[in-house]
Amino acid sequence: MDSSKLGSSDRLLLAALNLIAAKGYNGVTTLEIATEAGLSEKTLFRQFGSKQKLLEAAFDRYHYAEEMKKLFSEKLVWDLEEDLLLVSKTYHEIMNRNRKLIQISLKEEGQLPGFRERTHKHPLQLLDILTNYFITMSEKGKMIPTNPEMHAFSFMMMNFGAFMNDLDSHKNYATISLEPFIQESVKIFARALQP
Amino acid sequence: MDSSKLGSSDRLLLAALNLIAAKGYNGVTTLEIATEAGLSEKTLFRQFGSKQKLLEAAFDRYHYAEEMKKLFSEKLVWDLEEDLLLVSKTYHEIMNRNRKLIQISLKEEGQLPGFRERTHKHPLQLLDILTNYFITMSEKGKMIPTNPEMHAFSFMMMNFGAFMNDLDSHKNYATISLEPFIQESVKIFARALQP
DNA sequence: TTTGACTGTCAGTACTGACTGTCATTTGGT
DNA sequence: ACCAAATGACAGTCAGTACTGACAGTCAAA
Repeated sequence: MDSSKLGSSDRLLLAALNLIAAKGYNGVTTLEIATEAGLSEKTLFRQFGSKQKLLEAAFDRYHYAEEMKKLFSEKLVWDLEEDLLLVSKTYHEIMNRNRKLIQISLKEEGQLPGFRERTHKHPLQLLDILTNYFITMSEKGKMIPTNPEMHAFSFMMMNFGAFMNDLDSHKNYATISLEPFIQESVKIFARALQP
Repeated sequence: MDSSKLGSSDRLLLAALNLIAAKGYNGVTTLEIATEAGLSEKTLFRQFGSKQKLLEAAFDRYHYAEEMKKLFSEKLVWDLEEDLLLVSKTYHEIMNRNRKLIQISLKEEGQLPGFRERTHKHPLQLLDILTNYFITMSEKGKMIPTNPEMHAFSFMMMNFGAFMNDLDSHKNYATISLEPFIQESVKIFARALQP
């Protein structure tokens, strides 16, 4: 979290992201944000005009948005366990990259409309990819053919749940860490879905 | 949400719960809450003294807290699929009953400490029960014996994810509803964990 | 040296929101 | 009808907070 050698506006954006994720939009003052960034409140307003625009700028700047469809069509090897592992890891990578943004969009949904959509666009895309993957796999006879959408949904929900549970720094179920969970949970689905 | 024939304090508690769940503690004014309850702001303060105490009272009043260990020891029939179905349904029942409370504890964690713990106490208890159930089941030879904790955790995370996804009124993945998900997801685990 | 971009300080404005006090009014029980 | 408790209407206090304006300092480029 050291932003000592960043430009002023980046320091402000980062400070805003961290503080708003922790205490909510209404729970943080512009003075607090500026102080955290090591700058004066005045500078904040000079750069961004308003508190709202500051948050929006932070979202725009730090929202990780990347197409991944092509990536997947190349990486999939049509082995159920291996591919599920790839999907799971990719999912957690995306979610972790956008961790703060997701925290904010959870707390502030209803007040800052549109934020939730943006943080969930890519996971949604992954669900789509996975469903189609399941359909193709069952056509190849490498998987049971029933309910591919629901199987994909269940898999994604499991990973979503694990991520959410982890969001506030591992408070609940502290004994279990992410890596072994990914490994084992993938095995469960690979075993259940094999023909 | 019609609270027309309730007492004043109950109307206030319900209004507070609904509004705070929707807009966050700092996003709602005492005037708003009182108006929503059809009462004057003055009455709110006469009854509860402060905004904080109002929220705490709402938590105490509406937090569904019930022991369930005995319940389970009676209801389990030692058939994997049937019992997983019971656990899953119980989980969603508890979570839905406390839906608003959970929404609040998510948004306000970090500001209102202790709330999160209370909403997660019972789900945590369920994880414990399920782990022990898996251990016993594998001793009976009705289940694969590896990693019972992780299997239980994966199952709970899947349900937690589905619930979280549903929290803001079915916005994402709108085509999928809860009941079929429960049925199918239970089948997945039953299939994966059978010996 | 001069200029311009950037930042800080400080005082101040406009508004919001939690909370109080006072007094009139309503309501429910006897 | 009468009383007491609950409620409302209204004005007001006080602290906080987003945001502005005026002015001054720093520093690098021209």
